[in-house]
Amino acid sequence: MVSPARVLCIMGPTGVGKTDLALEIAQSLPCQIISVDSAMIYRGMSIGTAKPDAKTLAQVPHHLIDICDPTERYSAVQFCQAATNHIKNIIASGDTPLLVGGTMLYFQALQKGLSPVPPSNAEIRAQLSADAQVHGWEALHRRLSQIDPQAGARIHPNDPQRIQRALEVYLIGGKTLSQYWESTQKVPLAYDIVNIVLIPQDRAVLHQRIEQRLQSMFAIGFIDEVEQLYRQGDLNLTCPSIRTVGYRQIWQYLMGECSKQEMSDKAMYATRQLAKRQLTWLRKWQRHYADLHMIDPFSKNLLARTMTLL
RNA sequence: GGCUGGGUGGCAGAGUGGUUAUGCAGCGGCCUGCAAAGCCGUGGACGCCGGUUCAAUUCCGGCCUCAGCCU
Repeated sequence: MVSPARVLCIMGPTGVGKTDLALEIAQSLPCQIISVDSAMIYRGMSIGTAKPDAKTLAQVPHHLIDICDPTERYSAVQFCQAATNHIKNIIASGDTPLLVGGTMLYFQALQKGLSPVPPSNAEIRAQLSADAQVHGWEALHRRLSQIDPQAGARIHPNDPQRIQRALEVYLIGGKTLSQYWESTQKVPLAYDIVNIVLIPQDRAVLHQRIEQRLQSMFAIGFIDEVEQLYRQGDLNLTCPSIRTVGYRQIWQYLMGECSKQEMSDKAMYATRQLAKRQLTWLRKWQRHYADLHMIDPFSKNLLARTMTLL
């Protein structure tokens, strides 16, 4: 009797030690790590993303790290395709896939599926942004409400990102986003999945760790790392890579928009807020699916408690 | 010791004799091809004591306290 192929996932807010736990698991279980992280995909962004160091990367096979240039854009669908491929290959090789990260949209898209909707189109987006410049996003939202009342009701008039996406989909295929959602089905991932979630009992402890980690990032050259990207000349604050927590604030500091202290504070706030959003997402996930094993990352015997779940 | 200016929510910072800004942080939530993104919502205050007043955070007096100046 062969047990069905299993996929292990470690999720949790930033700064709880997901990477460390994954590496410990990898010591006693033959596995390969797939990063589920929208920032670690970028080359040249290592300190601020708390990427595992070169030695670690060499020790345990890692995937989906350093796969993009910071000028590039990436998407949840690209992630799903790549991750699915890696999972298949890892299982075929006899190892266990260990997905580790904090990008909840990626986890959700991978495990629960996405509706097949036309991909993004740079030209149409540019056109919509130009329209918004002239008429304002409220006007585009009104337009959306006319062609797709459901989406119009669901999407807030102040949410340009989603207004743009909904209109884009319609302009590409002539079908509204709501129609796509209704007429298609999401396909969940076809493996046994074990979701281990690191959620701290005490948020104050997490905040402390976040602050400490940020300070040590500064100490080992975070600002220099961003300055290199800054000097490249082909990046700016509209790039997803540069909008990332920490990078964005340092970028603004380099542009002279704030003092070093202000930058540091803002970076810390942004990190806390990221952690909060991740926790919100996890709570909701658990309400809906109840398929998460929650563990306090700061408890004793973390590894032992985790191993009992595997 | 004297003079002057202040003491407002975790912080910054307006203002008013009655209906008590705002920003940041915090907290809760949303999330279907940018997601470490984008967006929504939200409690909480007027240094202390007394007086005037129908009513005081706002006016008056005293006290405490902080900053600056003077002797």
